[in-house]
Amino acid sequence: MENDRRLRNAFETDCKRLGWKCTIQRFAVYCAVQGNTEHPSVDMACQRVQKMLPGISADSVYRILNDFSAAGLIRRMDGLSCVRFDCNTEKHAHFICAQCGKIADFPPHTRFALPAITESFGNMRDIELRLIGICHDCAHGTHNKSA
Amino acid sequence: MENDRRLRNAFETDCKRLGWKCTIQRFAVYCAVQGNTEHPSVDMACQRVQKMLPGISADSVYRILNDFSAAGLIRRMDGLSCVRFDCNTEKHAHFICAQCGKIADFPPHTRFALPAITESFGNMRDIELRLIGICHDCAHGTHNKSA
DNA sequence: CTATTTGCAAAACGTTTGCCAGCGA
DNA sequence: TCGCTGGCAAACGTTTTGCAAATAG
Repeated sequence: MENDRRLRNAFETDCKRLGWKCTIQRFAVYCAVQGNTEHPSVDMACQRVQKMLPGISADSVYRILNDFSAAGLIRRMDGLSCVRFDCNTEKHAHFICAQCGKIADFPPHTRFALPAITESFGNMRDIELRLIGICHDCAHGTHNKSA
Repeated sequence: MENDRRLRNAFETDCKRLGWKCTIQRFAVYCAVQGNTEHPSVDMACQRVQKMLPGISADSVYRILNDFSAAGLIRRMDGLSCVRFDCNTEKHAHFICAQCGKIADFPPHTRFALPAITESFGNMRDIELRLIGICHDCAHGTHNKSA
């Protein structure tokens, strides 16, 4: 297809720019993430990729996805990779530092004016809002202690 | 101290209400989370608890923290326990379903009116906003497929 | 032909579970 | 005394790493 050729060209351009070899494995992952809106886990991505390239190993998908994100082609969503406990059971929003992992509370009754489109996704009443940013300590390099 | 006695009483009341035995391990964890605002990981909690009760095992802290959260004394913050990749590198907010894990995108330039206090925590310019809720599919039990 | 990259296997990491001894009521 | 609980160890799932063989340029 016309579209396949365009994708292949884009892929080769990206590889050249990044000093990478154009392997079929990389291309398969490249195809799998193009226009993909499901925010795949490695597992999800594997399933897609293996439809195109049945022999590819999950390890390679891992590695390639991480390479892609390091190169800025896609974005890793980390930010809460281990379980944390909130000792305050009252509903409140959180500020989470993407760098040091510090979690700070918004006062319980802070009002957030969420856009109307929020309702189209689901119900926010029960759960929480997380603002992922960079805390002042990380921004200024003035860390006493990473918490 | 006066304060210790109050805490001990609160602990015993909670245990009685929940049908739990009052063990020193539970009490140590109970003390460690009271008024704790650091949103501890199990590791952080362990360090605090082991200052009070050096012999306690990490497994017990795990178990007790999970029991506490099941009982509503504290709150577990999960919601993104494995790595996910976002194939759209443009900055945008996410709606994440706390039940099925589905992640949906807000349109890239959606405006969020964040309260002024946000600035006191850090810089939100580079990073993202996550709204953790329950998606319509989960709310109505009309799931085609968990994504 | 060479350096990169893959696939395999095993390590690492955080979390959970099964089991028996020991403690609280 | 009885049964709940804690500690140990091993299982578990996900992610990362080391290495030899395969492959792109």
